[in-house]
Amino acid sequence: MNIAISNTSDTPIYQQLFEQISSQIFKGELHSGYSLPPIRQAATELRVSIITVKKAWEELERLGLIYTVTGKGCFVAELSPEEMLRKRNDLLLKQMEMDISYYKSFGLTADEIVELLRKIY
Amino acid sequence: MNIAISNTSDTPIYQQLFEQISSQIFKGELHSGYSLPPIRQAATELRVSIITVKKAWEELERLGLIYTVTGKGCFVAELSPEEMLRKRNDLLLKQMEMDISYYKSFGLTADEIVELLRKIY
Amino acid sequence: MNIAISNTSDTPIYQQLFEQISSQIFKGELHSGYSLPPIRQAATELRVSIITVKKAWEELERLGLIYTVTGKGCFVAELSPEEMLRKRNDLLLKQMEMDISYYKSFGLTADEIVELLRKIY
Amino acid sequence: MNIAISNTSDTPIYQQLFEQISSQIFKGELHSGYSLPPIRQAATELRVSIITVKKAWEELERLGLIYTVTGKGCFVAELSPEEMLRKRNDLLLKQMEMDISYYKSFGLTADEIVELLRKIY
DNA sequence: GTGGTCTAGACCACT
DNA sequence: GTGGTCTAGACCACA
Repeated sequence: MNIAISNTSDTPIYQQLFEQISSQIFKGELHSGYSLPPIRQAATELRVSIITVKKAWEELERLGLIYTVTGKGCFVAELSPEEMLRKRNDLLLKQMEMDISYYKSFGLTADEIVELLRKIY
Repeated sequence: MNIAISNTSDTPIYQQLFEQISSQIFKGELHSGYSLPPIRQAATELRVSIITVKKAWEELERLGLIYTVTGKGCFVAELSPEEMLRKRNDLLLKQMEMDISYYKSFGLTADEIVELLRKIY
Repeated sequence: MNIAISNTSDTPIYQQLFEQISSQIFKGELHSGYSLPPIRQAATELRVSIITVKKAWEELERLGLIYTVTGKGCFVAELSPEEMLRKRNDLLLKQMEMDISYYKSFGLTADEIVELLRKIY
Repeated sequence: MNIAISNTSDTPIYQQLFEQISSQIFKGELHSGYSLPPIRQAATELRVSIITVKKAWEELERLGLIYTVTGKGCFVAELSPEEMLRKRNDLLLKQMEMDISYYKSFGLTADEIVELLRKIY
């Protein structure tokens, strides 16, 4: 597992953890059944609080991306490619809706947003 | 002036104020020299604290969209359309960078983001 | 009399009035016995409040630069060149002391302040 | 950290805080990474409101002199000596411009200002 | 325990 | 009456 945490970012750390791990699951970098490192170990390695790691793991579990076996650890859920894609798209759609409403509030049309996007990407 | 505040949103109230007013200035709905309502009156009408309004106004002033005359009130700044557009794009670019980095972290290409955008918009 | 008021400046208007008139007296542009315009007229011409003009006039009187003859108006005081210079220097010294303490608090030496000053002046 | 607040000064308290802390950062008395006291503790010790401290801290962050990590605290930013010097000079230049315009309004030349300065410093 | 936000109410300077 | 500053105390998110 390869995680990079930024303390100065204004995205909460647990959110950063969630995004990076979920992204790796979606990309297949973390395959089904993969055993996530124990919370305490992850916390130590990433130099963050156990509570923070726990919160990220909980978010992942709530989304059904991982599952916990008490006493054994946390594992990447076994999902069909279709389920995987659906969950990913749910996340992205939710985010995109929020983003669009922001740009819309400034009077931008879809074309203007796309133009802006291509300029930066 | 037409403002809608949501207390349940996770966007801070002062931020909501800032976005809505700046948006109205950019759209020309609030023209140069327009006198904003006194902060106390605005606070009463919007049912928020004076300080919350003040914080939004300060942010607007910092961006150069309004200016304050002590004892007189706050007024929409007199900006050329070019300056207006530049300030607006500064804001939007900053937002867009953050948004894109989110989608990128999920492995989306520019085309995929555009596709998603058009589907929802 | 030639006064320019800026509403956007963060120097209070009465202060701007005070500075410009005292400066003109010191420079001899307003000579001894010169009759200042009536407060109401000045307020109208400068588009500021009567109270604001009054406050500036009071400051000038407090410093002994003008004197009021009830029912007749305000006049530039009759001062010897030495008195004039002394009053001007009092003002400047007071200001300079405050300015220097600011620069000193950032660890600047006299030479560094001078260097900075010459670069800008 | 060594701060002295004057309640009688006409400089706002938050401004005093900002000047003293920024000055200490510029002088290197507060080194990179230094953890500023929690705003609540600072407020108690300095006998001012939390909000007043917060306002000063915000100003420091806006200038890039410190950064905030929610839940952890505020820290002195890690800047190269060059960046440090540039930020300091930005502040001083802004102040100097205002000061000079004051002296100019009294008809002083650069040499006269320097003379005055050396007499007092 | 840390900072982020919000409230209600106060006093002052400027107009 | 306007904004500028300050206070004391509260609740929430994050670590």
